[in-house]
Amino acid sequence: MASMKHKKAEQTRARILSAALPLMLEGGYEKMTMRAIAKQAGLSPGAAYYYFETKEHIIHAFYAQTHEEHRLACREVLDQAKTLQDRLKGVVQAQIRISQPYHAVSKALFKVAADPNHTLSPFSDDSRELRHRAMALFDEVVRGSKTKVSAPLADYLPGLLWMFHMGIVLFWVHDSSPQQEKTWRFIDRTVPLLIQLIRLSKLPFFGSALQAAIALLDDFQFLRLPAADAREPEVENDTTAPPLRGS
Amino acid sequence: MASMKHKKAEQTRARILSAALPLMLEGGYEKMTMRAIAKQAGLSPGAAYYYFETKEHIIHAFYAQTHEEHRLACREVLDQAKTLQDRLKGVVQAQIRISQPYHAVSKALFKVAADPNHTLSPFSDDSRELRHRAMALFDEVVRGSKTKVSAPLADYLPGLLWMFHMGIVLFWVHDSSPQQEKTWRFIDRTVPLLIQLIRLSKLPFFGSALQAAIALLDDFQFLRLPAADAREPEVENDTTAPPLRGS
DNA sequence: AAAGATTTTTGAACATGTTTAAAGTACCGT
DNA sequence: ACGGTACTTTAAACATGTTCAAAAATCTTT
Repeated sequence: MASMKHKKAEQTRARILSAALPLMLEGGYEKMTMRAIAKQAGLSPGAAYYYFETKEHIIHAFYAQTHEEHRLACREVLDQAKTLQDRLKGVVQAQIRISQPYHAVSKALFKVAADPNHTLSPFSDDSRELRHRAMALFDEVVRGSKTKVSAPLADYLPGLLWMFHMGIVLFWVHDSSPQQEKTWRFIDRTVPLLIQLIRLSKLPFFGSALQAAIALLDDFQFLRLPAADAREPEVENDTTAPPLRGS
Repeated sequence: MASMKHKKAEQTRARILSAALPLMLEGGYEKMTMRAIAKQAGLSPGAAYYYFETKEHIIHAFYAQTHEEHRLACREVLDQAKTLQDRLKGVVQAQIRISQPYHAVSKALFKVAADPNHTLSPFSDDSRELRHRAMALFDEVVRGSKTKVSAPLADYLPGLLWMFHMGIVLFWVHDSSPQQEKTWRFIDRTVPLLIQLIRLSKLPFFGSALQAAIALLDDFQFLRLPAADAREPEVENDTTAPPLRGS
């Protein structure tokens, strides 16, 4: 097990990732074989498995990396934009901008993500930490804006916005228009719609329907953002995987 | 290539499927190895590949089979129920009822389905026929009801209902509550909500928002149901795969 | 029924993800 | 420096999805 007491371990881990990414970019998921990665990193295949439980865990590490990039890019947005609409749009656009270089490859990423079965799905328990970190971003989107949200919705709004965000990414993955321009237009169109919906939800008019809709969400526990003090502490540039097998 | 000029071919195909399903039910997707299937069917592994391009194509055949079952079960519903709500709920419930025996296994099914990359995803070109057949069902749901739907929405409603239906299935796949009771409750709650939303959409109040929302859907071409006369003719109990490799 | 063409089956081979026992290396306390 | 402990690496092996050239079976034509 890679306990990293000896710091060389972390380097090796990073080396494997650095070896894997170009292979992925060149030949896609299939061509990125464990043997090729190992050779490129100057290791035997078995060693790679010492650091990554599975080939797909390498993908997951990429996922975590771009998530960090995204968080960084969001700081800027969240410091500037004041309205809920601008903040939301900014955060979502940042994600797409960050991911652009990897578009050709992201289908493989999403393949892992979309599989409900899989430990590495964003909805799974194993991805909880990453998910919560992403949801915290949307919590900040809401809190930092002047828009007030009524209590029952407020609890779920970060989770809902995260889901919206996942929807955008899903769209983007499928989007084969040049430069993924359709995705940008899609964002421009859906964000205002969503904001409007949130506004409308305040009208007493919607009371009963909203109530019903929110009651539904109780069946989606993973959408709940735990209280800030109960969350895992933020780690500096943590692209580290969970403990490896056997530990 | 399996041209099926000799009718024995179809039998063999069926035999492979019959051999595969129990293996799937017992040990899940992983344990259902091609070698095991072949042995069970009394063939060599290579022969199995003569009939199914890929292991996942076998899964797709299951998918097509339950779809046929579903269509059958829907006839009953669609002959009886008159209101839009009852018809929609009936069709969705039928799907869940049909799929119940396969719940343990459906994650593997959905794994294939959810992968955007994959030829066999319900959103892909290769699945168009199956998808259109499913959407036609929802077209019938709407047409057979007394509810009138305004023109711009009407074009997309079957596709939207199909997506709703896919959402329910997604929920069901994840639902590990006993007997999947959460799914049934989920249906009971979401269907009325959806119906209400359709009703509301008629209010002039919603004009602009609806217009914007519908404009969005132009980017989802796969949601469009082609005109009835342009559709592939219905085939009796067709669980057949598309032409095999090389042809 | 024989020859020819087409469809089906085989069995071995290949590439890849993954496991594992054993060997190698670094660190730590004495 | 030594010995022990924990960490890292290796090479070979395994199971599985898949391919393929050749053989066998079946059908068609003469």
